[in-house]
Amino acid sequence: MTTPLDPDMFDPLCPSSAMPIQIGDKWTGMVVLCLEGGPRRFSELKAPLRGITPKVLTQTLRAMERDGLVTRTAYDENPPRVEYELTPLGRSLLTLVAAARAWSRDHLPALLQDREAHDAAPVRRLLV
Amino acid sequence: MTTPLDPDMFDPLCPSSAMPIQIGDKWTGMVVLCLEGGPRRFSELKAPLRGITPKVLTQTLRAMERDGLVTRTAYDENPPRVEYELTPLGRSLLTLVAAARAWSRDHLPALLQDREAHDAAPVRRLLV
DNA sequence: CGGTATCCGTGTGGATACTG
DNA sequence: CAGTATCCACACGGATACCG
Repeated sequence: MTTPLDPDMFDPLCPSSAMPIQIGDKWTGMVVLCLEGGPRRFSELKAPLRGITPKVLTQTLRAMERDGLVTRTAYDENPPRVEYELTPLGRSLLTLVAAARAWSRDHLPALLQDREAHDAAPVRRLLV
Repeated sequence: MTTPLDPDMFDPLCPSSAMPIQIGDKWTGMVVLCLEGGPRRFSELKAPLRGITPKVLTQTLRAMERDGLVTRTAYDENPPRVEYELTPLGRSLLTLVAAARAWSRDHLPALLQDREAHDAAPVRRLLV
């Protein structure tokens, strides 16, 4: 049903750290996006979240579970299978994520330009 | 022109730290709200931002200035007067802040309820 | 008034290795 | 496969004091 997640869905060069908006902790927003299309396994999530360690992914998911944003379902199989899925509450964050992404699309370039200009010319203006 | 900022405009008991959305760093979102109505002086901003130290407020404002979100205007008077004002780019964050606040109004209670329930009953369900 | 300077505690998240 | 267990580094922000 659900197609595999694109391993490159998050550009490592994307200056998202500059975004003046953040959903939850560092990885939460990306996890929400990964789960948009339906339930995902632990290692499915790990793939596009380049460089995340198992420990941190677990932390992130546990925190989200605690807040009722995702459900965790463990199937007693071999090999083990665990699936994470957005709750309705978690889904309600999607509109917010979309708003943040829209803002970034529309305004982040200007912000980065301002930052670069400010860094290049640290000219303090003393005015009237 | 502009009326003084309400010193209680931010409820210290508000569980905003639980909000899964944040604008910039810790104080940035609140600064944006404080500047919504027009330019404000340093100490005007400090009042409603309960407990912020001058150092941190300066850091916050400098970072926002660097990103082109606010302008800083120093008037050579005695006593000194410095005013901070939102740029159009900074104003563009207002819609995002509004979206975040709307989400909180609609969904934060549910999140807090889930969190409390999860903390109260740390029952791990092992399922089929 | 509008900051700086200095010091410091905490926590988030990363590195690495190991396990049911 | 889906985690745990340790250890650790750094950045953020707070406390306190002082200055032009």
